[in-house]
Amino acid sequence: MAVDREQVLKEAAALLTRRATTSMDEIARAAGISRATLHRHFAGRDALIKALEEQGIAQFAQAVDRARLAEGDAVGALRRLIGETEPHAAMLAFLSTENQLFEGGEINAGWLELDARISALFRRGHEEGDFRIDLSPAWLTEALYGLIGAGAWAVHEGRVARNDLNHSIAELLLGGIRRSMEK
Amino acid sequence: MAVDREQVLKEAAALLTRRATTSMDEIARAAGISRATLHRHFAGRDALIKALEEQGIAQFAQAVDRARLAEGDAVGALRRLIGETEPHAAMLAFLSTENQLFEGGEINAGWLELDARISALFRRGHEEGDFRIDLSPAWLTEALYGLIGAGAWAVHEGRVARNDLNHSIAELLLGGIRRSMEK
Amino acid sequence: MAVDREQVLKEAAALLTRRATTSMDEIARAAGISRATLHRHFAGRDALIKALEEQGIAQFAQAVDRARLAEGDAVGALRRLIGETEPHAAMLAFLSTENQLFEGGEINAGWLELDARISALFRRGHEEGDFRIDLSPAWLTEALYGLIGAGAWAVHEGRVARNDLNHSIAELLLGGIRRSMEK
Amino acid sequence: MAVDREQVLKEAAALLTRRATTSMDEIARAAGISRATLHRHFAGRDALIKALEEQGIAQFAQAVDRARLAEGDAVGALRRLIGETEPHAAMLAFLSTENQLFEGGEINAGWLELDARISALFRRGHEEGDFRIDLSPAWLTEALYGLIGAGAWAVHEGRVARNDLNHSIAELLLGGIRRSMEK
DNA sequence: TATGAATGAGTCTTCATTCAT
DNA sequence: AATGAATGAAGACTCATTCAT
Repeated sequence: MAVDREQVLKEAAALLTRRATTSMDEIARAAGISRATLHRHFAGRDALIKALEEQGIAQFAQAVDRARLAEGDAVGALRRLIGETEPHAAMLAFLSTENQLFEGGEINAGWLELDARISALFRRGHEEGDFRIDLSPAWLTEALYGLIGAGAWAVHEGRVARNDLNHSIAELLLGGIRRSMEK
Repeated sequence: MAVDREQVLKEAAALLTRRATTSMDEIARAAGISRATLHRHFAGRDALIKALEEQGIAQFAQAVDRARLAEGDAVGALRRLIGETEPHAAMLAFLSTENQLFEGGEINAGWLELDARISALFRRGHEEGDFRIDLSPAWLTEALYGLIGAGAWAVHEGRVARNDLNHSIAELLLGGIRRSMEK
Repeated sequence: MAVDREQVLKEAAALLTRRATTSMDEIARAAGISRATLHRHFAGRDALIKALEEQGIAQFAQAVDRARLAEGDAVGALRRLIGETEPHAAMLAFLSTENQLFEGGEINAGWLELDARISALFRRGHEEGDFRIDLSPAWLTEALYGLIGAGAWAVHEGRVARNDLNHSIAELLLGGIRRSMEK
Repeated sequence: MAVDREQVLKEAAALLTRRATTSMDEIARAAGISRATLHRHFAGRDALIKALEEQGIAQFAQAVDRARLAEGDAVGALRRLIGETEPHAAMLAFLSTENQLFEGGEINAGWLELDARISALFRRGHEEGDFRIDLSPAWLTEALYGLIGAGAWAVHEGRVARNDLNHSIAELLLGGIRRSMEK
């Protein structure tokens, strides 16, 4: 019976990632509580979204921390990043979608920082000669989000096995980014 | 003054692909007609979304046709596909997220066909030895959608120049898919 | 193609008698013309209703005239009245329903006059000793309308044969009204 | 404050039986609740009408039960039926006119049963020699409804005293049905 | 604390009516 | 004269939120 904040957030993330217009009622029902109780946990819809966002950013930040982006070469760091991030793929997809939706509002500071850290990794890859220089860090960052989101969806739809996801994303991204040894 | 269905659909697409909750009133105003007239053109919100969906799929189908996926080698075909598809990126993103395309169990038949044609291209690339075989056609198809969506967003946000988009997506994707000549 | 006022009124009567909320669109379609044309024939919904009412009252008035209520004994006069009125039963039902609906508005003068003429017949029946005096003229008038309406419906539903209607109404009403010869 | 379904239905019945186009807003206000709350009690207008229909039929069924149609002679049974039914006259009129009771092909089963029970009473009257055989049970049933409706209206308009209504209907109907002792 | 009940605000939808051709 | 197109006004419906228990 005791459904705590975490549980609710988890359900909300799953639903809102799929459809940003999911109603409070649907979220409450999915979490097994009443609408009124949902409102007691979170002051309102905006507060729920915000909490979700913050939780997601926190999770993502931890994943990025664990990936130790500054250590070793950029290729290894990117592999670690994908490995750590992939479990949170759905949440990450939600975050990037949300940011798209909140065109007007300011973007969360924590998110901007993560964005910057990931961009920095790609920049390091450029500088150290590991990554092609014709693909900008900004684009590679977006592409990473896009591939992770696509991967989460593909798994959800049963088109890709969960165990293959890490490999699928990393190989696709790295294969492209890695300066090919051709010639 | 004569605002026809096409005009209205175009405006609706522009608005709804940016914000799925755009109201009928906003759409009507953007199209320069009254809400009642909008309802004369499309029986209701659902009908409008459906029409949009069909138009989008039709546009996408034409783009795929123009790409002549069966001609030449798979690499060239994929480049053409990206080139032709990229202008419809926003619509593609809309189709694959906020609408009922994948809901209610009934996936649009036209969409399934397109999906199949694109998968076939990746399969051809495998068979002809151009693409890595450890990345499945299904995954590559999803990844393509993901990258196109990410690209549209990156352009929208000013992180990638519109003129670079085609190159950015194609190089990233192909670089990864192409069997590297390393060693 | 040339659908004239009469035709339209006839269709409108048929529909509105059945359901007072029938829309202008339904009426127009039933009459085989466009909504706009319907509005050219009749200034608006109220005007249509009014025209219908007036036509109905005119028809009813002619029927009452033909019944020569003042001639012969009251029983014969009532038989004639029913005989003449019955073909217009649906319209009569519409009229009494309409008057019920227009609680606020004033009742049509023509209708009041007809009401008065019919009441007078029942009063004559009382005075001449043909009708029971415990049933007031006002009630008998309402009862006559009620039975004619019920008869129209019963015929429409196939529960009474059109040819039996006249007899069914007259016998039921007269059998009751006629001072019984019992004792 | 606690306005329950029953209360709401009662108000709705009062309003809708007088004017079939009464808006949800008016009904809600009459019941002392908001439109939204009205929609919580009844999923929509159709649901409200349907509930009303069912309640009306249930009330009418109880009245018919109380009349014990099978007991005593048919004349007494019919008198009891009129006495019990008359208080529900407005609802009866509503049921038989403005609603979907007879539309969409699906006549309410409960209603059909009541119709059958009343018809059976008239048939018994025929078989036991109390009622004229030239007036069919089906017609007499319709006539009964018509007279009750006319009576309700006559009372509403002040043309018949409420206390006289029972007598007025019963005498008119029975006087006609009863095999006259004439000759 | 948890929730059924209630609701204000806002959106969707329909209708009678008008207008331009 | 007839009609397809357009619309303001009004009603139906939904949602996030609050309240009383």
